[in-house]
Amino acid sequence: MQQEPARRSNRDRTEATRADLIAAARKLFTEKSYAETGTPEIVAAAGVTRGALYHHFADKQALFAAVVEQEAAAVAEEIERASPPSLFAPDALIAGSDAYLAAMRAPGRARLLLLDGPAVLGRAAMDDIDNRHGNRSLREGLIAAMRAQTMTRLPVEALTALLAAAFDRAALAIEAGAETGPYREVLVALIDGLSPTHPQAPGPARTR
Amino acid sequence: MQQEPARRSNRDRTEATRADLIAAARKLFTEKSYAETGTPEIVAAAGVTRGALYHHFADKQALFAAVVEQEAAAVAEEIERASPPSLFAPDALIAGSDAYLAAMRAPGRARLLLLDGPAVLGRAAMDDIDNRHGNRSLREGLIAAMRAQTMTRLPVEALTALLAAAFDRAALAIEAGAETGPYREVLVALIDGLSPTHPQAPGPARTR
DNA sequence: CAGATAACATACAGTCTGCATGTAAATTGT
DNA sequence: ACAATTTACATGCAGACTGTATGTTATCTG
Repeated sequence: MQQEPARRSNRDRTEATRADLIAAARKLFTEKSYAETGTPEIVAAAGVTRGALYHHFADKQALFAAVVEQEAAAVAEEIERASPPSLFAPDALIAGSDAYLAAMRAPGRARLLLLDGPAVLGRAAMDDIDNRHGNRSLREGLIAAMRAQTMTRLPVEALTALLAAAFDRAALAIEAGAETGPYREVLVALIDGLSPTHPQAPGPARTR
Repeated sequence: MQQEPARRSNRDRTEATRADLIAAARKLFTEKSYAETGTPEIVAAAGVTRGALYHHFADKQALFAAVVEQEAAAVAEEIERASPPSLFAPDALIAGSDAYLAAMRAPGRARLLLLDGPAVLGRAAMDDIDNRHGNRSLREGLIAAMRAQTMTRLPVEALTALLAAAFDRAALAIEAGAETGPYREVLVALIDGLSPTHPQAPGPARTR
């Protein structure tokens, strides 16, 4: 009947506790919001004490950052799964955006990644996270399309950021109850509009 | 030598106190952030007590909402001032977006309106505010362009929201130190791309 | 197996928010 | 013009939360 204390290595303990904390925080941060979720509630859900939290994370923000990181990775993975490596460029972009909108329908995920994330961690930190995960495939898709002359040549960083922003807003609108159709239509139109079909403003880049 | 207590009407007192609170809050919310600004600090800067704050505003959020409302109105006014009522449609859009980017360079304004605002008040409330102020001229410009056949016919709400999102992200990037040029170029390209020059997918609207 | 270190738990200080209560000024009714 | 009422505040209080300091137990190292 001896309930062995299950001699676990320190690495295992840390890993398990961190995972528990992140999972509990993720659940609460997606159900409510960052501001409305207190650390007492998180540690209760994770089955530890606040001491453990502040041992593994510098502060509440750091735990939040870990959750955001994980969710961003999850979104990126869902996209890459749905959008096989190399469809032909324009189709890949459309497929990717559909996959993104689908991935963003996970309850609370849009608020976490698109509202609380930027506000709590700052846009710069979010850009960093996005560039390591989600935006990567978008930017590569855009570069591929530009190489294939399927798309007007434009500053890549700015184009990636602004298209991603449009995707994000669409995801928020859809989670808020809007129909997918119109937003998808506009997104497609914006992407299609970047085809170099018409000789719009062929001159050198304007200053200012 | 009688320092008259300056018999002021209640309406004047309320108006003055509310204005003081909003001004002090605006200053602090733009210098720091919503979360980092406490009500004790706000009322100290405004020269009143927390009692006055909670008499005039339901809570900290309500004060914040008043600040956001005022800033959104200021932005809208700067845009309408810079973009004379009716240039011809496409030019008006470009002029308007330039004015928007310029207005958004007021220190801290981008974070207030584009990061803290949505996170604290929610996207729905921010959409409401935007539709009453800034987005109005954008939407009207888009409708005008579509009427003049200068622009592909698209769902107006979605198009307005997604273009506004792109503008917002550009404003944030610029405030974060990015150069204006590339972002402006991409914005122009996105707008130009909506010209109905090429017969892209003339069929009936896709479902889903 | 002893000392050091890591993984927690517990206790505490400081701060904040929202409300309840108290007071002075203004408004209203007569 | 004066009493009653309402409005505009100020003060004080309760609860909650965050971050840290300190204490304890488990693991690792030599």
